[in-house]
Amino acid sequence: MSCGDQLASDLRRGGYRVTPQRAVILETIAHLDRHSSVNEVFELAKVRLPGLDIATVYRTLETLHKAGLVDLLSTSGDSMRFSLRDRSNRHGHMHCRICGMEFEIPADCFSKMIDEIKTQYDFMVDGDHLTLGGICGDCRHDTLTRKTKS
Amino acid sequence: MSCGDQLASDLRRGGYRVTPQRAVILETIAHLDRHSSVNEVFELAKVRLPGLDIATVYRTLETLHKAGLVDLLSTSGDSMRFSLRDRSNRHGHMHCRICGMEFEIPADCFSKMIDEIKTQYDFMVDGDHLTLGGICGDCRHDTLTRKTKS
DNA sequence: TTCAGTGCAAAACTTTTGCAGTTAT
DNA sequence: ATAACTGCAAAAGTTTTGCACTGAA
Repeated sequence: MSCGDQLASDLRRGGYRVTPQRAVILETIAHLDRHSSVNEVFELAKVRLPGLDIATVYRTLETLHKAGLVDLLSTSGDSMRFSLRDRSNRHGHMHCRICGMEFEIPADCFSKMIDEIKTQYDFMVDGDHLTLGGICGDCRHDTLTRKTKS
Repeated sequence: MSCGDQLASDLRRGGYRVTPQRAVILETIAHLDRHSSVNEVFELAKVRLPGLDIATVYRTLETLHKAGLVDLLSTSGDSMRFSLRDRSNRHGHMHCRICGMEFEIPADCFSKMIDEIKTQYDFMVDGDHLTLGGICGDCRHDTLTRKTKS
């Protein structure tokens, strides 16, 4: 099944229509291989679709998210970030609330938890890009002596 | 140790000053026993501190967060939400990306994961209000037939 | 003292909405 | 055909910033 077929079937399954805007926006997200902002996607997609409006990007992102094609990543205060859902590369991100540092951890750190929540609560956690906040080792060790700024 | 002492010591430990604004804002968050928005806190704190400006609330929240007194809760697109850090009531929230439904799960669902990440990566996940996104049972079962709106 | 913190005002930025025209189904 | 989707334009809402003044240490 090609990329486009995947898009079409996932959208139709949810009762959504397949439009050029949705296809281009999805491809744009796919080619930005990291977590994108609305504006990044908008600027790039506009090159291929000159009349594109940012309101359409917002509406499309909501649709693609509900259709399960993109992940809306949790943020803490920033603006929306999202990425293509990619089940072949499940992983998590740790984000330090002091210095802003971010690093990846493998999916098996949390896959057991996800399975348990599924079983116990019938809730399927989005585990392709799980993001967890906290405090990194460096900042924790520094806390007593200095005040770091992101 | 009283509430105020806790504030003072946590702030000073990070090199921050103790001001009336910070005290009032922290107490306001403590009395709002659920996840607050910046505006809710601002309106309530302003009653006790009439000249208070919303810019101060934003700056104070950043400070209290870095000092470890409040949790900045992960959101997906919405505006900032946060709450008092309360180690006596650790729990998680599940948030459905389709219908917006939210429910709590007990901390022991994820405490093992947090311990492992601490051990393996020297990263301390904020586990007092862990929020996980995903899709709830109802919405997953409905996906094939109808399109729900939050 | 002195430098971090505050209020004020303005600006920047992000997201949403109504509506008329267009298009996928 | 018809309901969903889009572009446009405007508005609403959120967050940040510079600066002069104040106050905690």
